Amino acid sequence: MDAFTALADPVRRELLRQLAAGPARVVDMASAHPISRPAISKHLRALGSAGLVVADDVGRERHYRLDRAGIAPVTALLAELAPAPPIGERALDGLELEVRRAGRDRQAAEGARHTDDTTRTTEETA
Amino acid sequence: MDAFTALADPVRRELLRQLAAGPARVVDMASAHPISRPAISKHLRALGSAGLVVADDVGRERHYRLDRAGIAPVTALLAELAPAPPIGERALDGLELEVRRAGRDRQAAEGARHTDDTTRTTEETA
DNA sequence: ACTATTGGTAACCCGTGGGTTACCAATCTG
DNA sequence: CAGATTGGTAACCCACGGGTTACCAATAGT
Repeated sequence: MDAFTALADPVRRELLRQLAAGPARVVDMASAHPISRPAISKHLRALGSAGLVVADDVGRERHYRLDRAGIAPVTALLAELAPAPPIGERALDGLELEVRRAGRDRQAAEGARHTDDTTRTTEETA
Repeated sequence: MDAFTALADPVRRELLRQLAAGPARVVDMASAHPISRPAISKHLRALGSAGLVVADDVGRERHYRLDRAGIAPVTALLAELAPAPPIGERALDGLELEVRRAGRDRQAAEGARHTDDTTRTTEETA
């Protein structure tokens, strides 16, 4: 499971917040939530497969702790979405759209898996 | 829909990346993905309800653009999970672990809702 | 006025994910 | 050893989300 899917569940987010305060056992986390322990166990497995938590087996107990490396994909996406362009982004909004409009057919021809462009060629070109 | 659920879908993440490069129309986004246009439309509605995108109606076209304010809950969660000390975070990575290690039992005693610490006291200390 | 383009909605299918109960293995404790 | 605690797994149920096709409204072009 990827980190984004893992973070989509409010219970899992709460578990992560709980683990951010320090390692915890399954029963501890289960007692802090209204759902059953198997449900918690499943959530922890999901978080583990997403690389967000790791578990240390200590006797019969299992100590889960946060693995902060797992959030890397999220920070990466945020970085993609919040780019800091040297020039004012707002000033280019209209211009960008103009560029798209001008090169529309070219982009479609090379990038997309459009079925046919015959319908499109009739549209602009002028 | 909350931002986390919105970000859980790879198609929606791709749409956001696309919009990060500038506003786009629905047909443009649909042509860039292998799924149908109604599916794209649904995704955009989801992104809108999550506050991640906004739409400007221009004639018969609808120009979607990124709304960066919508990612606030995500950055907030990341902040919760990765407590950011005012000093360089990177420089403290190892130190943090040391601090955690040193104060582990204290944190567990005050922070967690452990039922009884008798079992725990036997475990470590050594 | 006619036609094409854009895009939203409705109805529907189906896979998946989150929840439950029941059960079992393994480890501490008395 | 007997019993209790911890925690994972299995089987199952059901709601929801993402996909499709079909249809419709509205605007732009000719």
